[in-house]
Amino acid sequence: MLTWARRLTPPGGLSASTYTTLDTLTLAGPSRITDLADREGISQPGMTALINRLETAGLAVRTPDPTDGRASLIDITDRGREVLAARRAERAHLIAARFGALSEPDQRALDAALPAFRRLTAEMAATPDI
Amino acid sequence: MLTWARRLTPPGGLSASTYTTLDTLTLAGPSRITDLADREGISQPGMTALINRLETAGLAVRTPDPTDGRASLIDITDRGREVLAARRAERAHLIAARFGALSEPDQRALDAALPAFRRLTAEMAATPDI
DNA sequence: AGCAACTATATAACCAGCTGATGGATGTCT
DNA sequence: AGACATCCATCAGCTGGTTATATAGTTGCT
Repeated sequence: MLTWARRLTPPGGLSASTYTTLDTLTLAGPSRITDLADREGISQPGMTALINRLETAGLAVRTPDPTDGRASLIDITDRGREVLAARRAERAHLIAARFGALSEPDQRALDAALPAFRRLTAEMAATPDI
Repeated sequence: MLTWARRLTPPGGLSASTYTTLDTLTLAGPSRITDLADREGISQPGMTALINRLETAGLAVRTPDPTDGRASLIDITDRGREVLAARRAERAHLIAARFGALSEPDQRALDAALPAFRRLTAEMAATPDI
């Protein structure tokens, strides 16, 4: 039933949250671990581990925050941007193939709903009151 | 970014795949472990473990397949149906709250796209060619 | 300046949920 | 009957998360 989501997360690649964290980094620029953890809805230790993974994979870097000795700023590397773009293209390709098989009206309906869907999910991500 | 999905899977409850497996059971009736694994896109040992969890939680039962001594048929229990319904209601409530905050046109657009979205995801779940 | 309280990150120990490899029991085909 | 295929369970190992706690740095008050 939610199998379609699994199809978009092929094994051996980036996990869902590493992917979305890289995405956040491109949007928000260098960010603190705590901020990233909040944005992704995982714990701070969880985000620390995630960043460790990204860093050893060469997809992100930690630099000390010049204004706060406790914090470090995480940024995406060029390689990270490449991987992110490749992954995005791959997913787009997977979806496009199925999308093209739909009827014209179905395609139009989905297209028309996309902005609304974005607003809905943004709303949901923003309000943590389970 | 995909944080909204995490919001729909509160901790301490059913995991995403246990939930969808229960759902599949209500739709398909008593099923073999192998079939369920295929449908959910996880491995057979993974599904065995999942069914163990459901069974010890009293949400599903294993009965030997009368026509095949190797196989067992998994079925959802009444309690399973209750839990599934409760979970579904909870998710519906979460979504409805955010949905209601959207503009009228946004709501109409999402509503109109729902059948198309269902067809798209069904298509994606059915084709495993990563 | 000095100290208490707070904050940012890291570490440790643990758990859930998956994977591939393998084996035993049963079914099927010739 | 024998060879092969299929169904499921078990095992060891991995990934990605959790909570509790420690460490280092910052801030505010006196």
